Amino acid sequence: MSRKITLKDIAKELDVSTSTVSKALRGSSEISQKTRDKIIAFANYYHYKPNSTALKLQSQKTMVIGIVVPEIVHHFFTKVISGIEKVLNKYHYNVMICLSNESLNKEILNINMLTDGSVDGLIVSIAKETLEKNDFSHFNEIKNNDIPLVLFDRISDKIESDKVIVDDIGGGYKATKHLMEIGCKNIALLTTPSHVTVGLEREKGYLKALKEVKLPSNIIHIHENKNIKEQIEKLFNQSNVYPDGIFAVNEIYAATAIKIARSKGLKIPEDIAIIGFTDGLISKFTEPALTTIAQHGLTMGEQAAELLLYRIKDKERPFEKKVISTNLKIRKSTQKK
Amino acid sequence: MSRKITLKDIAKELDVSTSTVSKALRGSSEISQKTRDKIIAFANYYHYKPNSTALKLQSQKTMVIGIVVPEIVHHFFTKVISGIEKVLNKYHYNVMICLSNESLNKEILNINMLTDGSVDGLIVSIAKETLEKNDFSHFNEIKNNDIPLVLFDRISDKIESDKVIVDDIGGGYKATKHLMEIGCKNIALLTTPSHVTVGLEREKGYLKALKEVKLPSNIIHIHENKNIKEQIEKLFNQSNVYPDGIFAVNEIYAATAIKIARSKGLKIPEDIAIIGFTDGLISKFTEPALTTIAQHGLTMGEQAAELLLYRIKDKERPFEKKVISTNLKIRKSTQKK
DNA sequence: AAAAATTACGAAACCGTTTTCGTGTTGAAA
DNA sequence: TTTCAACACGAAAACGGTTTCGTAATTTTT
Repeated sequence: MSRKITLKDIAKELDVSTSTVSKALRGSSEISQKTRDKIIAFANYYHYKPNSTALKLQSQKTMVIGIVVPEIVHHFFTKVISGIEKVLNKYHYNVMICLSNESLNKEILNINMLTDGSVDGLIVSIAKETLEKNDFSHFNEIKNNDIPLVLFDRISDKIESDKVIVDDIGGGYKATKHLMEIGCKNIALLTTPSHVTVGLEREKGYLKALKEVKLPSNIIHIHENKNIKEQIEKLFNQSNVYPDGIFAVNEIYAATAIKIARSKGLKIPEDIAIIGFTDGLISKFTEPALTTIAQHGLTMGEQAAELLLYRIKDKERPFEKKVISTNLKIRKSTQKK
Repeated sequence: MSRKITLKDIAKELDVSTSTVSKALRGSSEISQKTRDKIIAFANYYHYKPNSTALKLQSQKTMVIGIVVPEIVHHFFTKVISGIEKVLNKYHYNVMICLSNESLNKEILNINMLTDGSVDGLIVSIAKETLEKNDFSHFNEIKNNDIPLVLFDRISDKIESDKVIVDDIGGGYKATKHLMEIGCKNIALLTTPSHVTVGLEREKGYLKALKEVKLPSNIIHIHENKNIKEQIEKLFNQSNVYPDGIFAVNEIYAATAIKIARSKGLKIPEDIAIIGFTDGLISKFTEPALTTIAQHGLTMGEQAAELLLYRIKDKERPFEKKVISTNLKIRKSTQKK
């Protein structure tokens, strides 16, 4: 109920100046013990708390970091955000999260808004539409306002900044290699449209592994606006080859593939082995449980936050690109007896 | 690179006063067309953007809403957050998200920090530890600073505020009733410790349904610090009764129960039917797919945001408690042929 | 041509802090 | 008793804007 109390209020009430109050509350020895105690007691009684906006204006620091992600209803992104939060919190930063919903326009809006001085730094993962349209001009706004920026996961070479990515090529390679090692000869890839950088990179790893032993490739690009299940189903309707292994670049594709394969009466992994690139929860609960290439979203977030903190401290340091390596988490979907 | 430019810079450069610049940029007719154009051109050229902190201090509004949730790596919470974001964004509010990690201390820290004037309102879901210790004194801080507050999902009667909850009792009732309708006689409940309000409410619904037809109850409280799987397994080791139906208050418990039941060679739903209370993604991918009571997290978020906006506009309105009704989403895990 | 109204702008206060720089009082040293 | 530090505090500037009010200069009205 009590209207918010300010320094000025305290000063007036106690008949001292605002400077005295300010100093007293910050424990300055400039103020006598007596006055200090009186002021502190009064302030506590009325639950005085310095106005953070005034503090920010004064210190020219907001202690807030903006995060722009394509969506939040996505296990990987929440993991990354948790990682970011974890380290940022240690240094008393707060996070302001904006969702681009994979839309270029929303991303532009978010970035324009965040570069108005409300944050001390930005961590962003680029929206699909942005990548597709290849339009990154809004990132100039960040550069113009010279706000520290770290890009993660969905990045672009067109933007100069610190970056954190997972070793998508290596992961794709590992996944494919693993399928080969358990005897797969016709390995299909379920991936995104190629403007999504991470999908493309994983594809590179996949192709690299295949090329080494001259196995044929079989790539299906899934478009998210169309029915995912139907698109994956095509894999099983191909007349020429029948895959005995599937590498899916994300959890949904992989889990859907498992569902479909089972509905076709295929045994996993005997008839067809499946592996997914993901950090998610679904993998543990599919039947059989899904073997995955773990992305380490948490680590990614931590590293992104650290890079940002470094840059805030030193704007002149050279840009850094961190690569988080993946690892293979073997579960039943590739474990032949 | 270019250092941030301020009103004062423009004023000095163009040899006018800051008031003139401010007015010109806000399109005031008080300033002549000529001067206005000149100022606007100059401002655009140098990418001038008013400092948001200064604006906030001046307007005494931050246009930021704080959200405190137990964790973000949780489908339900991300859904709610998306809902909040959706409506808040429409009104040009931004969100600042803080994680309590289910810890009372962290929650206190978050709330203390957010009540320093950095936000115009707060939306929170209470941490488990807070509920367990039954200590809500930190919410007084919110009241003292008279910041609008909306509680969602995990609430407490001890806190006066607007609230949004799902119809947990009704949902628990629906779930249990559904199991009864497909012929289950021994329905077990997998739930949280009883200090978690939502678990307790769902239990109430469960008991209500059982009581109506005098079926026996069989409740297992799962403790999160212990191994979940082992605790659920006990259900199948009970000497006296063997359940033919399981109602789990969340997705993980339900999906784990499915895994365990299958490993025991039970057929789902013939031998044992399973239903979960959740909005999550896992349900679609378990084998068989899990029947659920849908929570409508998105709706919840939207309503929470709307309630908050109402209160910001009118601090005197009576507190409101919205109840989001659930609905039954039947999948294979309860669909006997 | 004098009076009134309009135009176009600047000065200053204000939002809530912190911080630098004085300055009047004391108490101690000379 | 005079001189000088030390002490305890206040005035004012600063952070970056907005806004109210005042006022010269110009234009319109009479």
